[in-house]
Amino acid sequence: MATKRTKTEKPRSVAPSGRKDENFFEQVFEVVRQIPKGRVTSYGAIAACLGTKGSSRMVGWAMNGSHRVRPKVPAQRVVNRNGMLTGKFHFETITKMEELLKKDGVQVKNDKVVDFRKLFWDPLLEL
DNA sequence: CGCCTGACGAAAC
DNA sequence: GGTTTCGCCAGGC
Repeated sequence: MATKRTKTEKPRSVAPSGRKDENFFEQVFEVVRQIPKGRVTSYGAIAACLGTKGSSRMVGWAMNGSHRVRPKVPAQRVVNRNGMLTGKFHFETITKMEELLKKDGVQVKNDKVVDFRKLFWDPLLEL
């Protein structure tokens, strides 16, 4: 494990090969994939974990490409600060998100996660 | 280079 | 608690 990922280091340009550095998106997916089953987190938490605290919107935006990324990214586990399933409209079906969450063991009521605070998984705290 | 958009967040009403 | 407004930053055009 020579690759020690420390949140302190955060070089923007890391693709001198001329390749398009999707570092931002990639990091978002990486964190989301590490979300344990039955847990949820917020966009702002991920953004803060990446160091771009103010770019909470960019996190959700990155999720837009999560559908085409493999392995599949459990975007359903990522909700807003209020625990609301704001991204459900971007899924295949608006019900797919809560279905996946329920399958993970997360109760969803009225488009929002039940006991979101209790199920909240903070990447900054866990990683 | 400038303007608009956006799966957010916090504050105000 | 729900709705509206502003601020945030990166990407698309």
